Amino acid sequence: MPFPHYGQPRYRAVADELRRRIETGTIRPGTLLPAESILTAEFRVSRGTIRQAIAVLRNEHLVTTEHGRGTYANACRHASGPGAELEARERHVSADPELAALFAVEVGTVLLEHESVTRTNGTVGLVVRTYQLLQAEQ
Amino acid sequence: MPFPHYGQPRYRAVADELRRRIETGTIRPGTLLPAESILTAEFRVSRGTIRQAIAVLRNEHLVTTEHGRGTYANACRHASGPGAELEARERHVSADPELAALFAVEVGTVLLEHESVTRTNGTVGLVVRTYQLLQAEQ
DNA sequence: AGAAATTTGTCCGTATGTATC
DNA sequence: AGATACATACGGACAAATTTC
Repeated sequence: MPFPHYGQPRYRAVADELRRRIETGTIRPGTLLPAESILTAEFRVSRGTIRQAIAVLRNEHLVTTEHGRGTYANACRHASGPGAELEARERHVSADPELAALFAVEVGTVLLEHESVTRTNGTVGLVVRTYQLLQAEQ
Repeated sequence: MPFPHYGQPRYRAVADELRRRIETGTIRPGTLLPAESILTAEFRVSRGTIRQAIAVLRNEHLVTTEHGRGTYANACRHASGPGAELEARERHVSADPELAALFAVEVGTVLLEHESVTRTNGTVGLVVRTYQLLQAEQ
């Protein structure tokens, strides 16, 4: 079984298969993934390889791991259908006094605002807004 | 001699120390970090632990690794020179209607705001504000 | 309440493949 | 080609958090 890996690493192949199961609903959102020991037996790879594969999915925010509990499948957010919402947008806003002072411009000067929303399990966890001058020299 | 100090993983302690060296200029931007073998000898930990620590910094975009060559320190984005002011701060703010809708709370609910200012050549180039609920579960 | 089992987290040592100089 | 260094993979060990009995 320990084949040399030409081209694709094994942990990536495992990650691809697990991702497929989550996105197709074979592993449903909110449910636990099989334990590392189970996955080790199924894929015939070492525990480290399984953990590496899960780390890939965690980095993609597709799963969440809890110490002593297990790894949960999150709601996948890559639906490209009609219900897909925009998580980021840009718009022009007027500088409030604080922003005006920071940028050394007059209050009301138009700034470019970029807003991005990150959700965890469907609920908003963090909102990030960036502001910059329109004619950015950098 | 590998004494176990629990509470903080070793790879994290190594990452903290390396991050400190980069941010204080002990390791200058653009230069190569010491090789794994060197770090292994210095910190008295295994290669895997060193690699895990470097992965942390890579995830923070503090370093860049090139296959077969080494790991470079990137330019850190807050200068610590004598004229350096506080570029970041946290405070409590009341949710405006838009934020309230995003977080699904009532208008006026207290949120945690983190503001960070980046300057280029002394002038403000970008202001970043993040908002989150006070009881962060993450 | 407590002990045991389960599960993830960390760490070690080793081996081999692969890319760069 | 040789040296060096990163990437991948394995197996084992113990700790820590959680669940179950």
